[in-house]
Amino acid sequence: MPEYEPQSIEAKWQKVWDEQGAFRAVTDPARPKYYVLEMLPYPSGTLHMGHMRNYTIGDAVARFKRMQGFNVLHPIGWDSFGLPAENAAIQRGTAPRDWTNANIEELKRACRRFGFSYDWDREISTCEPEYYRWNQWFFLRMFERGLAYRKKSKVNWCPKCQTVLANEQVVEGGCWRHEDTPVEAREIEQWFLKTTAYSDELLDDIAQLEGGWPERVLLMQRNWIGKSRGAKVKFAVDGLAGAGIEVFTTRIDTIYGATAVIVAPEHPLLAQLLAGAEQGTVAQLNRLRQQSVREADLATAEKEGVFTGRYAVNLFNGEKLPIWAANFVLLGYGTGAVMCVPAHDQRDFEFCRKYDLPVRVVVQNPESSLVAEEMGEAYTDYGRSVNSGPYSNLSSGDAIEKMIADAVARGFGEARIIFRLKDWGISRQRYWGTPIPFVHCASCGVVPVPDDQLPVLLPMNVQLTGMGESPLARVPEFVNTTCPKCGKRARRETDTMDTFMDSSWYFYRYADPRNDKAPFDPAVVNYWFPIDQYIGGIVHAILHLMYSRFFCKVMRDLGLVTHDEPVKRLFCQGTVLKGGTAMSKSKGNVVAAMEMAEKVGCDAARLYTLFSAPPEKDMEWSEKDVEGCSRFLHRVFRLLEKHAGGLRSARAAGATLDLAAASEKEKALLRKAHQTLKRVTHDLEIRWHFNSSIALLMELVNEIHAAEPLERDARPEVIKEVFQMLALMLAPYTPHLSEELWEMLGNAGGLGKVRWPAYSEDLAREEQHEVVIQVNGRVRGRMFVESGLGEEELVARAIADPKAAPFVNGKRIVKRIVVPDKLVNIVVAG
RNA sequence: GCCCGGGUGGCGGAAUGGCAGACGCAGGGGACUUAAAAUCCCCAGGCCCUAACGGGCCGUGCAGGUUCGAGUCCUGCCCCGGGCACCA
Repeated sequence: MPEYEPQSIEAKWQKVWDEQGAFRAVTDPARPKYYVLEMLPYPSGTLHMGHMRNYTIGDAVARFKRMQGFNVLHPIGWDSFGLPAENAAIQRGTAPRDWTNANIEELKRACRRFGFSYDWDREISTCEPEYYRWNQWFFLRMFERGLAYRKKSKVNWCPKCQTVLANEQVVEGGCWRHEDTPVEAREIEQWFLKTTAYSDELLDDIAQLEGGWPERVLLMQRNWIGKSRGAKVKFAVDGLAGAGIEVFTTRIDTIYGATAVIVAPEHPLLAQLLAGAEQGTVAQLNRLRQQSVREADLATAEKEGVFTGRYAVNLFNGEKLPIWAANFVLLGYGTGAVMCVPAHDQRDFEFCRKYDLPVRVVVQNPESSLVAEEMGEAYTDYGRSVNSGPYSNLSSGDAIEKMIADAVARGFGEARIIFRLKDWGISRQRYWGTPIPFVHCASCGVVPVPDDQLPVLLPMNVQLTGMGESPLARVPEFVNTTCPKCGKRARRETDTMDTFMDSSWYFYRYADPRNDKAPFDPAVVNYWFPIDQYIGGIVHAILHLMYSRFFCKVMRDLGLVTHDEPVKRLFCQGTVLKGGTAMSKSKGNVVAAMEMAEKVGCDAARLYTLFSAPPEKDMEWSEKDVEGCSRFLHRVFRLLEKHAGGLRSARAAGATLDLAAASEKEKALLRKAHQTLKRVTHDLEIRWHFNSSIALLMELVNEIHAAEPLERDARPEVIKEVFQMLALMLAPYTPHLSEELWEMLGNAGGLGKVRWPAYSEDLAREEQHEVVIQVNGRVRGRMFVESGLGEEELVARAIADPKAAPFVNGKRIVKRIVVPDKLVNIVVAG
């Protein structure tokens, strides 16, 4: 008897699929489309089961949707620019391009070995000029619309390497290559994309994603955009006529409690404020400016400030307040300055306690129990204004309204909405990325490269040392050029783009991947978009998805697409762990994908990946459990192999079955099969609980086993029907085995055109149900009753049940709860 | 620090507010075998009562609450994981 040999079966069917071009997507407006996409993978070189989970989920969905008759687009490509290639070059001297392409080959080999149903004709790689020229093209379009601009901003600077470091290259405040060198902050001129031009829309359109995206991702996006309503208020500067400091506050009602004004260490007014100040003050300020750029570091760093020696004037009451500069005030948020109200803001409270600034209560709690000297933390709730001049005794809400109105009338304030969202800093002082298509000309300034000169090619054979400014700056044949405007000698921009640029629009390119006239043909994109199902890690819940949404809106305003949002449904899968932590090369806990395929076959590896946990949860990889799944597939193969010979010539019962003439065993088999089909379909299509649907298939197989010998009381057409349903239900999970089983059962032509089986309510119907009898919510008995029995009858039988009766007899029945076919609960008193 | 998520047997997990632990792994017992592997069948949350059949009580991170009924809903807490704008 032939054995299940996954390796040969898998090779056999992959060859057939290749020859048939089985997964090639053809743009065809006459057919309903389904675009399913897994997030663009970074080809990192160590290919483990953590990566494969994402593709396995996507492939199950793609295959299921094809079986439902959809025209499925399921593409793949490579996020092939980025820091690791450059780090490898610095550390091992490999050329980024060679290193990257070798990794891509390996990843591609694994994807093919796993039989993922990608349309390989649409493969893209973002480091190829055919792709990144369109990054440049989009960048120029944004520049034309005022959405790309330059400004100074902070980077991590290693004074030893004389180079800019990524956050990842900063190890506990030091440089990754020599950790004893502290990293400094340095301000340089960089390119930004104006994501904030779409703040309101990015926030409002989240409503369109409701229901299709995980609620937690939408929440994170909302928080990230961080819309807050408040007021901008000007403080005069004592002794500097005409100068003013504008602060943003959501709690203008606490302004009488302000005991200082604090500006960011980089605040432009500081130059004026500190003119003639002591050297010590300037030195302290410079130290503050050196602090880390990272929000997490800022938030946990001890609050530090410097008194400027100057005073601001609160224009509500003329009070003079010291002006400080402090590390917890951010230049990029609001106006870069705050009023410091220690009694009612926790950060201000901590700052004032440290520097002995006064605390003054101006909002009382309902008990009126707040006393400044006794406070252990700020009181940040709303309450009743006190010590606030004419605004005393108002509720916080009323005070805010009245004070804004008065500030507007007196000309020193206004209502203001601000966002936490920042513009997207896109410059990288690195080699392995898309060159920014601009030229610096001594006479014309910053000049865009004309479209017909795109792409600006990234030069190859560049020596990477990890030292000095942007690597491209040391490639004369790249840097030296002529100004497109005046023709004089000019210098190319040597920064490259953030790789998030690549991944913000790549899914549009899949629709029309070989277009050399435009990023894509809008008509083709409008057929395939929006993406019906996007699948990826929760790690991308904010940045990648926010940038992609921004890009979509820019494209829409450029007239390239007609939709507002690129992704209709989003699914975030969990991480694959080994030994409690995410698989990674550096931790040495990877389970290599190719090894799994060789050991148990890709079908078993895929099945286990889906069976082990619901897809959104993290899963711990267990070698033993993989074997369990492999065992199940062997069991299924043996079961069908045993019967296939006798069934090959039979015709499956399908809709032609006469239920009245069916034997009890036939009915039982069909009932179980159709009950399974109903729940498997629901778990696969609606709930995305692949694990429980696989459990159901295991139950079905167990039940078929228990019904052996099958032939005794069941006709071949019924057995064949049930086996075919089993093969088809397995197909999204174990496509190779399903093809083989389908063929074993005597079907020619493969599964390519075969539809998902049709569910029959009649065949699935149970004749009897077990009903639980509860008394006061506790299980006291159970009974078998015919399906669909009425409530009265159910209650009557429950009360008469010998086990339940003693708990009811002699007591007053207060309430009866009946769940038909399931449960009766008798509530008794006393 | 801020934002988001998660805690159910020995383990992975199952359960539209309705029998907690389906299915699988590991474990125990049996069949087959000269033997082992493979395969097939059975048992299996904890504690207690019973010779046994059976039966009782407890149990979903902790403490409360809503409900006839809570793993599921609400409030507070504890622990663990992810993100925080130059890793992708």
